[in-house]
Amino acid sequence: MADIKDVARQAGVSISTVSRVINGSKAVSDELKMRVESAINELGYRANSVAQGLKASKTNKIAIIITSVSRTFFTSVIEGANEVAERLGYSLLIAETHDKLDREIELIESFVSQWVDGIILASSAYAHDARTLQYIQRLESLEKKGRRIPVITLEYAMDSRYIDAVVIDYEKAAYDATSYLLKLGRRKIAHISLPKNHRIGRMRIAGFERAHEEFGVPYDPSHIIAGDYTTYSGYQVARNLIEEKHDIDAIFCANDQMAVGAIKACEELEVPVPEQIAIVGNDDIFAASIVSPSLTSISVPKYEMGAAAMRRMHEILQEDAAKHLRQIITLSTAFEERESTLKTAKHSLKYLEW
Amino acid sequence: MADIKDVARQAGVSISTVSRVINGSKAVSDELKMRVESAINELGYRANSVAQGLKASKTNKIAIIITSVSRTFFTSVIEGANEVAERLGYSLLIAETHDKLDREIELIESFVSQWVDGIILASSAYAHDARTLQYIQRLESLEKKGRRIPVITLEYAMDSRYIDAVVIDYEKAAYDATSYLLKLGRRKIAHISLPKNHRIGRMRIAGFERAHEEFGVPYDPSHIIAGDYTTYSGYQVARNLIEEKHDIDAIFCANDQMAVGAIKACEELEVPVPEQIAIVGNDDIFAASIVSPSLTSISVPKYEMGAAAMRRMHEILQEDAAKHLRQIITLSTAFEERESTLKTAKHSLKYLEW
DNA sequence: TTGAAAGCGGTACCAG
DNA sequence: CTGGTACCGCTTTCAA
Repeated sequence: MADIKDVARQAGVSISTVSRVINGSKAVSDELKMRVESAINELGYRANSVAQGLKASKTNKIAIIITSVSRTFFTSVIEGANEVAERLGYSLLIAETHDKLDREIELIESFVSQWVDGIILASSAYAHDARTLQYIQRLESLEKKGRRIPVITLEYAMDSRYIDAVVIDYEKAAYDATSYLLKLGRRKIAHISLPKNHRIGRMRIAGFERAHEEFGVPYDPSHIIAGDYTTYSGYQVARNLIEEKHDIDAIFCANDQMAVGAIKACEELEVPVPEQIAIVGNDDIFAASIVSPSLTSISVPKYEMGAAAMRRMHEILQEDAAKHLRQIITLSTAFEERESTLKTAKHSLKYLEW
Repeated sequence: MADIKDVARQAGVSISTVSRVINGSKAVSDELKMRVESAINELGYRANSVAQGLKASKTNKIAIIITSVSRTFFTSVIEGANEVAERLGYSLLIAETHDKLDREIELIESFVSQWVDGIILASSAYAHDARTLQYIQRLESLEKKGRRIPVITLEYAMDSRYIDAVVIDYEKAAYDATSYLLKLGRRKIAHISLPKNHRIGRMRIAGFERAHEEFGVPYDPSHIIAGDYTTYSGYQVARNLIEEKHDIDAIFCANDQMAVGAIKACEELEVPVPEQIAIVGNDDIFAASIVSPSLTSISVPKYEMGAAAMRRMHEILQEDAAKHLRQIITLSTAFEERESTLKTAKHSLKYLEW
């Protein structure tokens, strides 16, 4: 590839002049400008962004760290982030933690040494132990050349005064879903939750409880059972609930994967959905509209989550680092009613992309 | 962040010495080595890979260009590529074309100027026009500092003597699927194909035809109908076939999305699957095991496709560029028999990840 | 308006 | 075994 030297030689001008033309500085005579431009075209020159990066300490690369690209939830998040990134001129570096904190920490350090401009992070650091606290402190102090490398977390906000986040009002979403079931007349609602002590899981449980309280309906705490995200765990938990003859008429699941598992369990045990047991999922990933019966779900704006994170990242990168004010962007959810709670619900395949 | 100068100062040695210690050159006294190492630890120094990249003309970044991350097919491909990339020390840059050739071309140029070490490309350049030929020539000649930037295409091989590829034996896969249906006794098989003139689509049609010939079963060419990848198109085509009372007893679809659409059409029109119409998909994305009836599908090794591309990329980057020999890696498919062709087929949710 | 030169953070060569 | 120095490609300051 031609470099700026070649262009300068070809045009018979100095490197500085070429640089001026490229960066649109006014102070170049039309004569030279023309010569430089045609040299650029002839040689197909394009500035090397590695060198630019080194010079400017700015790479125009944003890293996005998620647990796994095959979690379709993140797929939409990435899509949103990428869309905005492209428009703003950033490239996206992607990496997966597979829910391993060690890996996550190593990735962070690697991206710092790559001088990414910012990091969008779906963290696996849920605990409250010393290691996690130390890690968060580290995240707060990432920098290149004295300038902070901003981190924006997805899904939940860290205990930090610096780290921005794009989150969902989980409590309200769970409240809405539960209220909906109660309004349908369901009185014995089970909840397949996230693993114990998961922050987001706890918020969902809080919403679940609040709805019951407000409706004056008691619930059985033993019907809040932890799953592990997977379809199979939803299947197992639902199957146990039914086989052990627990008296339930609805299941609210903390994600769609587990809800699909629950539907499969009902299908196998010939429990009619929604007649005997209504099922509500969470996230509204595309699979929700594909299963039979189609799955009623809390619709999380996944695409928007990625897009918002990237927009915010750009904002932060523009602003004066010294006066950074942490911002937590809370997105709200919608509710998609489908056949798993309402036999006659209709939905369209028309705009389904996957 | 500390740079190598800081480390040198802190350790009281020259920059060269620090560099030697880092890169494990033997010629350093234990004394100095120790001092440098503790300086590195104290300062938390890690080499800036932008500077390294500039110096070495090697960024350890591989770009992967796909149509869209939300196509779950690519999701698995990325996962495979990323897994291998991490092990080999590369970072993955990701970009989407949304099937626009203009965008694809621009992305290529952008990545060249970013000095990526290689590009893995799921191209949208299917046509045979002058523009495409010119584009392929450009792909063959990407370089940084005189060294070629290798391109490896996914899914199909370009008309090129240089560009490696990881592909599937589409003809055989379609042949297998069709033979399977014929063996089941189906005699009136429809095929919902990819858009007209799509190379891969044509190979599938060839396999479909060969199976019929070998079995001595005639087929109705009007039952090969192009879809457009989407669930909705599969739904529409299947619905038309049934409503217009075409006499068919099986549908082989060029992807799973369209197959799911076909299943939905049958469901709506109360045509029993597989009793009256058997349905076979293609790709075996996870949705195939979620729909009801679950979908029999040609299982494409998506993960392996990404992994193989990345391994090959690494090979090429190691070898002497002058003696590069183009290699086309053909992966073979498996066949997943499920309920859409065999009522009693069983499958497990246990290892399903999405 | 133009060119020369310094410097971004490393690596590697050469001299001592 | 160690340090000085040139250079990777670009931007920017300074001097002319």
